[in-house]
Amino acid sequence: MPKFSKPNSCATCPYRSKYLNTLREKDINLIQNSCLIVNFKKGENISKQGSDVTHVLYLAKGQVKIFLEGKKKNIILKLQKQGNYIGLQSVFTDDRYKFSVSAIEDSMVCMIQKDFFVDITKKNNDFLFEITKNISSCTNHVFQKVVDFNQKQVRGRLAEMLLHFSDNIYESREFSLAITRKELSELCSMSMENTVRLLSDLKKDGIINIDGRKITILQYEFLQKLSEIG
Amino acid sequence: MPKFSKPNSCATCPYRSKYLNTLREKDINLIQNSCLIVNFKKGENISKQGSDVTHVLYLAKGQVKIFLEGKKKNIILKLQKQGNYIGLQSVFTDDRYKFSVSAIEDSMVCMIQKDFFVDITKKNNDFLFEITKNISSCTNHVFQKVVDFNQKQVRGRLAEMLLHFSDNIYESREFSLAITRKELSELCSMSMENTVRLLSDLKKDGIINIDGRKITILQYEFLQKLSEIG
DNA sequence: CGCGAGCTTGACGTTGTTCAACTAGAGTGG
DNA sequence: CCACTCTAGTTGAACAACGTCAAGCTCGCG
Repeated sequence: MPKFSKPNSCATCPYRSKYLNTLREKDINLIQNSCLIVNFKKGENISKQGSDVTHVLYLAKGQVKIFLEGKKKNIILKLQKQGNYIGLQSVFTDDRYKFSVSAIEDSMVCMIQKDFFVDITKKNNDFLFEITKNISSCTNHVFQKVVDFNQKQVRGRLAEMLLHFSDNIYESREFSLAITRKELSELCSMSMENTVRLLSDLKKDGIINIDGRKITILQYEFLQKLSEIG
Repeated sequence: MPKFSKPNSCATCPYRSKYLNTLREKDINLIQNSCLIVNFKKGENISKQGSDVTHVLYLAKGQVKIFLEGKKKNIILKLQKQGNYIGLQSVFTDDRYKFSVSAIEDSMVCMIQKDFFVDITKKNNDFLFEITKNISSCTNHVFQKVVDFNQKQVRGRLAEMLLHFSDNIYESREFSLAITRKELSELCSMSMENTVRLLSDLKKDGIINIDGRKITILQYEFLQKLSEIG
């Protein structure tokens, strides 16, 4: 698979965003023409905090992490599954990304020229409305993150993340993490050593089972309690 | 001043949002008709986390705090100055507020019926575009909050907040806080005792001066350094 | 004058990070 | 095929940061 390519047909693409349903063929074609498909290998950087926002990113296939780079450590804000735009709020504000994105699985990303995209939102209110809802729910998500990071202790944050994997990301009580322990710790905003230690404890107590990166949740309700208490 | 009233004329109101410039008189009148002006005394609750989002809030006059209520402690996400909509992202997502708002000065709030407001955004692309930019920049702001809370230690967070007061809120190196020490600590996400202690230290070292709630920044550059280091 | 809210300071305990040492597995080159 | 190295993961111990508790202070107000 070549790294760069032009899309054949956004109109019939199985990975296309559902937001395109609000657009006429003419505008879908505009997007198609201003779009470049880029394939990223697991681990590769897709967008870098501080760089210019010249394109809108749409994750057609794969999985990525959206993270904030700090001096000492990074914070992973969320893992993004395929079928979603990434960091749309950057399109409507500054010209610099406030975050970095990289692939945690092999991923296919559509890069749409920002100016074309913005033009289309200006001409299609329904499209813009969907975008706005998307950004809004992202905002709410980050609000929640702020609460969790500040109110809950490490134990509760880790428990919550495990539940999140089970409920939202992998949709199963047994799953194989695409991320390292270090990345897991950045998701929960704690030290890597602490993550390992807490996972070990949970295993010892029979709450979960661990086999490398494969995790099985044995006592779901107990994790819920841990997550609530903090 | 009565607590509730109907607006006389949004079209000529000196406190009106600049976003109204994108609307025709007809739609401004629609907003006016679906709007109720409510006056809040300092300390009063304007909106409560978890309650239904039935209205859009516009802070015409005064100053409010937007905060998240946790079990143990609250976190103040930001202080909002007059001339801004509050928590617009709630209008486009869930039916429940994800945050609380209360007045830290006597405030005048326009409460616009949500459904009318949404209708108007659906018919006026320019208006929605401004709203989207607003929500986007709010998202970016909270991203930054997440970084600061997690990367910086208490010292750096407090220093940053003092600079924020000086640069953005009061626009002077000498200002009189409208908030208590406890609220300041909730803004920086630390214990009240720690806030007091650190302020005292800064005073001892001649970085700032304190007289009750009046704070004077003496060594601006030093605070910048503190804020950067974390 | 006395009460209460907001503020201040010191002593102490908890949480979580850092440092350091060690293990297991995967990839590499002789 | 075996040593070598590199990365990811694991565990223990020491330490720092910060929160909590307790006590006392100050000022405004009834």
